[in-house]
Amino acid sequence: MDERKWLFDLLNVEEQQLSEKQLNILQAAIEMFAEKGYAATSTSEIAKRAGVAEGTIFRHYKTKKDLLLAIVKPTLFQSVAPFLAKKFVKDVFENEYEHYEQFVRAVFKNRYEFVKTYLPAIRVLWQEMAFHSDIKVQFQTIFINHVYDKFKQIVEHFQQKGELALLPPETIIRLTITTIAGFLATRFLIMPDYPWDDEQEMERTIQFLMNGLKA
Amino acid sequence: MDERKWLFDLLNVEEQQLSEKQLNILQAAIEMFAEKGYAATSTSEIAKRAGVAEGTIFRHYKTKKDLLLAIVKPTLFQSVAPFLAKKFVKDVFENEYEHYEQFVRAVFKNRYEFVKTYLPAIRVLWQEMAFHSDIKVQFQTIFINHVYDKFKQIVEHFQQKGELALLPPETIIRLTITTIAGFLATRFLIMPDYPWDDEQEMERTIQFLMNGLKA
Amino acid sequence: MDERKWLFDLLNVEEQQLSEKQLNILQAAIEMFAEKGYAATSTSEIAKRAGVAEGTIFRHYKTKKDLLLAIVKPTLFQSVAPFLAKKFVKDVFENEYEHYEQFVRAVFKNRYEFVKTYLPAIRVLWQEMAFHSDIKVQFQTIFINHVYDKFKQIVEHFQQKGELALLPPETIIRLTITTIAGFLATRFLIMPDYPWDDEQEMERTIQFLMNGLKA
Amino acid sequence: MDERKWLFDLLNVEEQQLSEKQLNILQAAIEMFAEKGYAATSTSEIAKRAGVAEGTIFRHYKTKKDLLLAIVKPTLFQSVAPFLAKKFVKDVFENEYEHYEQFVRAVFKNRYEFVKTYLPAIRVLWQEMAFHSDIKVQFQTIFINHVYDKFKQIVEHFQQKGELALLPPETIIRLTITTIAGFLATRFLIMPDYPWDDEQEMERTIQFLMNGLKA
DNA sequence: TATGAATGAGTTTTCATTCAT
DNA sequence: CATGAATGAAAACTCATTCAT
Repeated sequence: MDERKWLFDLLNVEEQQLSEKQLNILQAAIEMFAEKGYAATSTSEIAKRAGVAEGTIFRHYKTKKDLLLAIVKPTLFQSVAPFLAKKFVKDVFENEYEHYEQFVRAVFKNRYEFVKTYLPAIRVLWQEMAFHSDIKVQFQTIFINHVYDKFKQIVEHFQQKGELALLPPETIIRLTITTIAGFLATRFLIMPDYPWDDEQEMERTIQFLMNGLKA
Repeated sequence: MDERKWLFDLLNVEEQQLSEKQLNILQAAIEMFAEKGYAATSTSEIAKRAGVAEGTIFRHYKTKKDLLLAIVKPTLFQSVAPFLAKKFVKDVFENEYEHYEQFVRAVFKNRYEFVKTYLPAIRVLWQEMAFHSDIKVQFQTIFINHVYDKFKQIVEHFQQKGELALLPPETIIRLTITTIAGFLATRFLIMPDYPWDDEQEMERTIQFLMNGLKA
Repeated sequence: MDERKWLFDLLNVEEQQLSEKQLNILQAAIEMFAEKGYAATSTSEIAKRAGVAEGTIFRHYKTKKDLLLAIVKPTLFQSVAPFLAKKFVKDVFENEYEHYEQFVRAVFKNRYEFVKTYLPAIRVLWQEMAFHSDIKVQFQTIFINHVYDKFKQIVEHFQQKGELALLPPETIIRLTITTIAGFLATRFLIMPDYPWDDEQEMERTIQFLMNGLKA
Repeated sequence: MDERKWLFDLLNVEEQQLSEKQLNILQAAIEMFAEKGYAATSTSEIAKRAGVAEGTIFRHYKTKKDLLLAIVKPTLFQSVAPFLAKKFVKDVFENEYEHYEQFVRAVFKNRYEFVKTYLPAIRVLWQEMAFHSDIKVQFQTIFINHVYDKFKQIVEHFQQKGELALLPPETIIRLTITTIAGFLATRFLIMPDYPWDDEQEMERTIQFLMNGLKA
C-alpha cells in the first residue's frame, strides 16, 4: 500500500497501526464526504466503496460522527502544522528567514504542497466546520493558541526591522493568510480546471503581497 | 411584514406575490440550511419552524431540492448583481469612476452591504455549491458570462491609463476579488465575534490592495 | 369496533380519540409484548400484525419505549383502580361492607373480572416491571400513596371491630393480597388450561383467608 | 473461588468441571439476565462483564439460548429439589414430620434459604419462563411428575389424620404454595428494601396458613 | 389552498455468530 | 482453547413525499 503513504502521513501513524480495512474505510469516507458532504453520505455507501461490511465501520468507529472526527482532527492539526513545530519561530529570529518575504515564501510553498496532497480531507474539514460547532471551536482554539501568537511575533519582528507597514499585526496576518488562502482556494477549489502556471502565479501573488505590505 | 423587506429584495419580488406562509417557509429554510446544512435539515423541521404543515411546503415546492434552489438562485444572482447592471461598465468608462480605487471602493462597499444583509442566504449558496454541481455550474456560467468579461474590460482600461501593474487581467481580478472576499469571509464567517472596526479595516484592505496592484 | 370496548376502557378514552390504526397498533403491541416480551418484539412485527407501515408506529409513539408506556401506564392505574375511587373507603366505614369478608369478596370479584378482561396488558405490566425500574418506581409510588393507606384504615377498622387477628396491618394486607393474587396468578398465568370451577375455588380461597385472619 | 460455592451448588457440579472463564461467563450471564432480561442483554455485554472475548462464550455455549438454558435448567431442578429427594415422602410418613405444620415449616425454611441464595438465577427462571414455552413445559412436566404427586400423598395423609380441612388436595397444595411463594416474592422481589423481620413474618405466615387450612 | 396522517424506502446502529490466527 | 475482527441480517428510527379531507 505504498500509494497510501499520504493517508499515513495525514493521520500521523505507522503502517502497522491500521488494518487494510480501516484504511479502505477512511479513504472511502474522505472521498465521499468531500464529494457529497458528511450528511448526504450514507454509511452503506462508504462500506460499499471500502469493500467492507457495514458493521465493520461501526466496529472501528462507534458512530458516523466518530468516523468524521477521525478524518477531521488530523487534518485540522496538519492544517496548522508548520506553526506547531517547536523550532519554527526560532528559525525566523535566528536569520533562517532574513526577510518577511522568505518567511512567506516558505509558508506558501509548504501550504501549497499540503493542500495539493490532502485536498479531499481539507475539503471535508472546511465544509463540515460550518455545520459542526465543535469542530469550529477546536479549530479556533488551536489557531489562537498555536498559530496567532507565533505569527504575531514574527510580524512584529519584521515591522521593527522596517520591512513591514506599521499596520496592526492582526491586519497583516489576515492579509497574508487571506492572500495565500485566496490563491489556494481559487487554484484547487473554485477553478481547479483552469490551466494554471502555479510557479508564476504564486510568484505574482507574493509580489502583490509584499508590495501591499511594505513599509 | 416590514422587517421582511430583505427577503423580497433578495428574491426580487413584490410583496403581493408571496403569501405569508411561503415567506415563513423560505425564511425558516434559509435559517436552517445555513445552520445545519441542506442535507442535515429535514422538511418537518422547516415546517415546524415556519409554523405550517409539512404538506404545505410541498404544495409550493415540488421537492426539497426545489426549495433549496428557490433560495440559492436569487442569491446567486444578487451575488454578482452589480456586474449585471447594464450601465455598470459605461459608468466606469465615462469617468463615473476616475480611478481603479474608486471602482474598488464602490464594489467593496456594495458587497459589504450585500453580505451583511443576506448573510444566511449567502452561507447556504456557498456551502451547497460544494455539493451540488448544478449550482456550481450555474455560478461559473454567470460569472464567466456576466462578471469576468466586464471586469476584464475595466482592468484593461486602468492598465492602459497606467494605474495598474501589467499583470495578466485574470491575476488582477483574482487578487482584487480574493482580497475583498477574504475580508468579508473573515469578517462575517470566520471571526464574526471579533470587535471589528469595519470602516478602518476596509480602508486598510483597500490601501493594501492598491499598493499591491499599482504599476 | 364494538369488540374493542375493552381497549377504550383500559386506556380510559373515548372512541373518537384514537384512530383505527392507533388501536390496531396498541392491540398488536399488547398481544406481542405479552407473548414474547417487549425486548424480543420488533416494531416491524408489530407493524405487520397491526396492518400499518412501520413508520406509522413512530408517528404516534416517538420511541418503542413510548409505545410500551402507552400500554403500561393505563394498566398500572387500572390495576389499583378500586382504591383510587374517592368514595371507596367511605363505603366501607358507612357499613356498605359490614364485614371484612364482604370487603374482600368485593375486591376479589372486581379484580377477577379485571384480570380476566385485560390479561394480556397485565402480563405486559408485570413482566416489564421487572426490567424497567421507572415502571417499578411508578407502581410503588401509586401503591403506597393510594392503596396502602386506604387498605390500612380498613384493616384497622375491622381489627377494632374484633373481626381480624391483631397482626400488624401490613401483614394482614400482604396475606390478603397474596392470597387473592395467588389465586389469580395460578388461574390465569400458571395453569390457565386447568379445568377451573372459578366460583367454587374463589369461595374456598375466601374461606381460607377468613379463617386464617380471624381474631 | 470459594465464594463461588453457590454456583457449583446451583449447577450441581464439582469445582474441576468448569474453568474459571466458564464460571465468569455464567455468573455474568445470570446477573445481566436478571437485571435486564435475556432478550435485552447482548452477548458482548456478557463477555465484557465476564472478562472474556466474545468468541469464548460461543466456544462453551453454541448459542445464546444454550447459555440461558445452562442457567435455567439447574435452577429449575433446584426449585423443586426437596421433592426430588427419594426419601422425602418416607420422611413424612414415618413420622419424621408428625404434623402438616412441621412439614410446611421444613419446606418453607428450605425454600427461603434457596431463594435467598440463588435469587438472581431464580429471577431469570421465572422471567424467561413467561417467554419461552419450552422452559414452561419443562417446569410443568417436572412439577406434575415429581412435586404434585408426592405433595398430594402428604396432604391426603394429614387429611386422614384429621389435621387438614377436607378441601380438594389441589386446593390445599395451591394455597400452601401460594402462601409461601407469596411471602418469598414479596420479601425478595417486590419489596426487598422493606425492613423485614424474617423469623417473625414467616411465623405469622405459617400461623395464618395453618389456621386457614385446619379441619 | 392547507393540512397532517400515512407511507415505505432508506438511515444509522446493534448483535449473534463465524473463523482465521 | 481463546481471541477479536469481520460479517450481514435485522433492529429502531427518519424522512421526503403523497393524498384524502
